[in-house]
This record gives sequence, C-alpha cells and structure tokens, in this order.
Amino acid sequence: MKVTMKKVARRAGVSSSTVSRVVSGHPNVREETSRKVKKIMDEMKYTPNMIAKSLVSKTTSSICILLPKQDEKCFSNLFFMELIRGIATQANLSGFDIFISLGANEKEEVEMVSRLLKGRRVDGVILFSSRKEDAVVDFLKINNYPFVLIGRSDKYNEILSVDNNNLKAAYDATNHLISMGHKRIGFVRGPSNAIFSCDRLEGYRKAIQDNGLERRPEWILGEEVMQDSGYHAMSFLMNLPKRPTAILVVDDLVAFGVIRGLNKLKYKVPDDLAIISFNNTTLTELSNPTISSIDIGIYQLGYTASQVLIKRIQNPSNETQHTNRFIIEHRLIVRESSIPKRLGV
Amino acid sequence: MKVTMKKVARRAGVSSSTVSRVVSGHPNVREETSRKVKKIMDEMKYTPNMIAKSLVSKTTSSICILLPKQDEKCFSNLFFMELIRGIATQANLSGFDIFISLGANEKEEVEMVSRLLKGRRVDGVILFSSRKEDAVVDFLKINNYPFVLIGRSDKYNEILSVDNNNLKAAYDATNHLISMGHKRIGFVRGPSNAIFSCDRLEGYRKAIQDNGLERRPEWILGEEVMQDSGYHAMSFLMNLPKRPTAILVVDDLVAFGVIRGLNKLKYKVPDDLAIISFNNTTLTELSNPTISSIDIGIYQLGYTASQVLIKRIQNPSNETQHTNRFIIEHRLIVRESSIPKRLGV
DNA sequence: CTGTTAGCGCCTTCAA
DNA sequence: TTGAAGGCGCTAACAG
Repeated sequence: MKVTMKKVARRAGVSSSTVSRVVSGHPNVREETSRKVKKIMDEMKYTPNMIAKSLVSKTTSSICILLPKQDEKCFSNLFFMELIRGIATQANLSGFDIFISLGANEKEEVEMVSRLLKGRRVDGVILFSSRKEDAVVDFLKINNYPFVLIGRSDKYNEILSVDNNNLKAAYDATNHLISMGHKRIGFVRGPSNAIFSCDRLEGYRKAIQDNGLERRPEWILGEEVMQDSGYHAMSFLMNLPKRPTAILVVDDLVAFGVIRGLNKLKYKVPDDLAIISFNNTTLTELSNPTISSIDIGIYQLGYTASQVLIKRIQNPSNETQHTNRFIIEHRLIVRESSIPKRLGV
Repeated sequence: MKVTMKKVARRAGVSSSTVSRVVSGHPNVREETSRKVKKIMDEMKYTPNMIAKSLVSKTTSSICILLPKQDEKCFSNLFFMELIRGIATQANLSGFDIFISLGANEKEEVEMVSRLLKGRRVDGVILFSSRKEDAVVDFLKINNYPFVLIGRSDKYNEILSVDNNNLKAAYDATNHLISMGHKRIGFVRGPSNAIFSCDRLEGYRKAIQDNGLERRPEWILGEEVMQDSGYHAMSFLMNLPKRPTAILVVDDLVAFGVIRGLNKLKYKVPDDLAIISFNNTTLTELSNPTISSIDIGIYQLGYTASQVLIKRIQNPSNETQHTNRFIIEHRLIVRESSIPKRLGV
C-alpha cells in the first residue's frame, strides 16, 4: 500500500501541510515537530510521489538528452556514451534525472521533444547539434524552452551552448604536424552539414595558409572514407602524383579505418603518412600504432552542458545575462601515429 | 498559457470528460462530437499533460535503464550504446520513454531505482546484470516491481530475463578454433563475478574437454590483461614453454588490446596466435587483422528486453505464466584473426 | 452518448 | 508555528 503524506500526518498527529513543510525543508516548523515527523516518515518508509509533486510545482527535475539519428557515422558510440556519463554524473549531483531519446529523423525529433516538454515530463533539453538548419533548435528557440546545445548554432548566437574551439583545435593539430616537418597535409572531413566539421576544416586551412604551405583540394576527403574501411579513399590519396605526408582525421574511429586502409595498401603509419585525429576516445590507445588525437574533453562537454542547463532551469530570470557560450579546452595528445620514427620516441 | 482539457472543452461546448474520452479513444463518443473536439484540439494546439495523467493512472509510460558503474571494463561503451538503441527503438514503438541512470556503486543503484520506482516516475527497470549477488535484483524482486534482466540471475531463475546462451557461444567459438586445427587454446576471461563471463569459461572448458584437448590453467588469463594494452599478459602467455596457438577473448575491445600487445612483441595474428572474441562490435571490422567474433545480437538483446518488460507492465496478470527467459541467438562471424594464412581467405 | 462529481498526492495560500 | 481549504490537469464512476 502506498504511503502518502496524509497517512504520515495522521500517524504523527499533525496536518499534512506540516509534513509537506518538513519534506521540503520549510523553515517555519518547530524543531521538535520536524524530528517527530521525520522519524515517522522513516518508520513508514515514506517516499514522496514525484508525479504529484510535479503536477503542483510544474517542474520535473529531469532533463532530456536528444541523441542524433544513428546514421551520423562520424561520431562513434564511444563519443556519446562518454557524453552521457558526463551529463548523468552532473545531473545526479543536482538531483536531476535523465530522459534519453533517439531521433529517427528530424521531424520525429521535434515531435519527441515537443511531447516531452509540453507534456511537462522534462524541464529542458540537451541537444547534440552538429548540423546547420536544425529544426529542433528552431522549435526550442521559438517556444522559449530551456535548452543547451553541445556544439554551436550558426543561426542564433545567443543560445546557451557548450562547445570546443574547433577551429583552434584543428589549427593546433595542423601545426603539430607542421612542426614534425610535414609540408603536404591532407584532411579527412566529417559531414559537410555538421558545424564542427566545417570549423575544423577552417582551422586546418588557416594553419596551412599561415604557414604558407601548399593547399590542394584533392587532399581534402569527405567522410565517405569510411566505406570499405578507407581502402579506396586511401588508395586514391596515396596514388596522387603529389601525395600528402600527413593527414588530420575528423574522428578516431575514422582514423582507424584510414589506418586499416593504409595497412592493406602496405603503407606504414606514421612513416608513409602521419596521422592525427580528434576526440581522443579509448580507441586511440588500442590502435597500432597508437593514434595522436585532440582531446576535446567529451566528459567535460557533457558535464558542463548539464550544469549550465540545470542552472538555467532553476534560475530562468537571468536569461540573457552572463555568458551563454561555454568553451571546453582541448588538448593535443601526441602518440605514435604522428611522431616520425626517425625522431625516436 | 497552458492549454488544458477544460479550455478545449469550453471552446468546443462540451464537458471535459468528453474531451478526455476523445483523447483516450473511448468508444462512447459520437463521431461528430469527436471530430469537432479533435479539430479544436488541433486549433488550440492542445498537448496532454502527461504528469496529470500519470497521477491518476499511476502509470508513466516510461522505463528506466540502469547502466552498471563505469569501471566494468570488460564491456565497452560501444556495447551499451547499441543496447540503448535497441531498447529505445522498441520502447518508442510502444509509446514508452526512457530514463537512464548510471550507478556509481551498488548501494547508490538501489537508492536510485527505489526513488524512481517508488516515486512513480518509471513503471519498470531494465537491468544489465552481469554480477552474482546483485542487490538491485534483490530489491526489485522483493518489492515485486516489473523488471527484466539482460543476462541472467544465478539466484532466482523465475525472473524475467533476456540473455544469450553464453555457454553455447563459447563452445561454438572454441570449436571453430579447433576446426581450424588448433590443439592448444587459451582464454582471456572477463571479471570473475560476472555471470556471462563464467558461462563463457564453462563453454570453453566443455569444448576443450569434449575434444579431448589439453587443458592448462596458465592458458586462462584474467581481465587484467587490459592493463598496458595486454603487453605483459601476452608476453607471459607467449613465453610459456608450451604456449597456446589460439585464444578466445571475452570482448572485442580486450581483443584489441591483445592484438596490440602481440604486435609490440612482434607476433603475428593469426599466424602466431589465432584470436576469436565476443560481441562483434564495430571494432572487429576496423582492426588489422579483422577480428573473428561471436555476434551476440546486442541490439536484439535490448529490443527484446524492452518488449518483454513493457508487455509485463501492461499486463501484470500473467506474472508467472509463459516463458520468462528469452534467449537471443548468437552467430559466429569469421574474419581474418582466426583463419590461418595458409588456408587462404 | 454525455455531464457531473470526486478524487490521484502534493503544495500553497489564508486564517488562526 | 500550525491547520484547513483549494487546486494542479486529468480520469473514472455514476447518473442522466
């Protein structure tokens, strides 16, 4: 049988308002009364009905993570799990629960979020928004729901968002390759409608330009590289009359494919082609050779996003005050794939 | 301003009960009335308040996935994301939402689940229970809450669970190695308190025994193999006076570490040591050589778990009827790591 | 077929 | 400092 406030109240010989006050830590309760009620609550194993509480307070203490549809290959599942861990850890600390929803397509995503928010099941949403022209962002923006973007919007810039400086990250990665003596550097980019992907491309271009290096369009490959584990793409790249000696790769998982493709073609990493990738997932250390990577602080990204969103939910007033763009620092992690053998390790 | 049933009702010139009936598809509504109400609902953009509905119906149409604490290394994040996809896909089909929670430790997991269930925020729980003596299972069992185990319980066998036949899977994998001509076969096991791990070990042993092959305790390695990416463990294994020519590895990610360790030691896979692993995550195809693996149908595992749990929630009556143990078929996927080069590919 | 009534369990006035 | 009353938005039971 369900233990309600009423029952606790009756048993304790007080009114249910008093019990309510004790539960919510209201100051206007005599110390003695409070202790007595608490004791009875323990005895009866009272657990508040969150649903009833939600109905009254119009808040749910829960947020929703909207994960993009499966076929966004460029980010591995490793990435998302790590993100979820960051979000969940912080959310729990703040006493929030987490809904998770996987959109099948953009339209469905909007419906899902709409249902969750309007149905008052969640107080806010964390979006992993890489794409340009995101209908979900539009929806949330228009309806003024609390949400935070992991990544950034190219449409609205006053939106709450947690991101890396992807331009700088790619710039740093490219410079690392340059500092290793490379002059011809290629880039395996992610999907062209993904903002982070464009940012990284831009950083790469800037570094090439700032160093007065050669720049060739055929050194930039699309993400279709992943097909047949990079075999054809690498075959194409390595058979160019002027081929690069190093490449940046948009994600570790893709770098894996690239390395595998190169191996099949009997090329050696890093001797024939040096590689540096992004995200620094567990994979980088398991690869052979180990992969140099830009650590973008995935966990931090999630942790911060959760923190920022919850703060906004709990304090909607300062909506336009303060910062609304949070940048997580990246770090260059150098491993075998970008260190020429002749330099030693 | 929130659009409620009352407002829709007033606008449509009917009572709110009628609106309620229309929403819930109750039969006793005149076709015409229904159409009129629906039209007004659309016009006013009415969205039902799920919280209020929950309060009355005492159901939430949501389930919770409890993910084990981070340090269970043997299963990679890839595994969990795939599981989540399976669960989420099926749950959405049934109109259920998903809570996710990451336990930090067993005690916290119990508290979490307890809060969620008693607080009536979720109707049931999907547990990834690998370990023996699981306090969460005890709690759910005692309180008679709807839940399903992915894996199995060695304590209660009438519990709803979705699992592989891990014994058979390991048996099949071992036989595959045997059929490739191997006589000395090792095993890299998962955590010893994990049931699936023990099941697999048993299957391996059985296959060795059934084929009258040699069996040596030093050929069985613990999961600490993952330390320093398997270098030391492989060094130990390969330096045994009588060393195995093939091994089973409990998870793809671990197999990765093993291969990397072997590479560092200048051993070749599969020539010096053939490898077959479990789970068949994306990694297997990206490795070099590609890894033979037992596909345990991770997505199916999740999909089925969700299906079974939701059925139980919606129809609690047949609690003890029918099957309560569902087995997902496994498949042997043969790749390069277990095919001797001399046999060709 | 439709409307009225009475809660679900909690929180928040308003009085006392 | 406490209690009584009313309502959050919806559903279920009972009349009509």
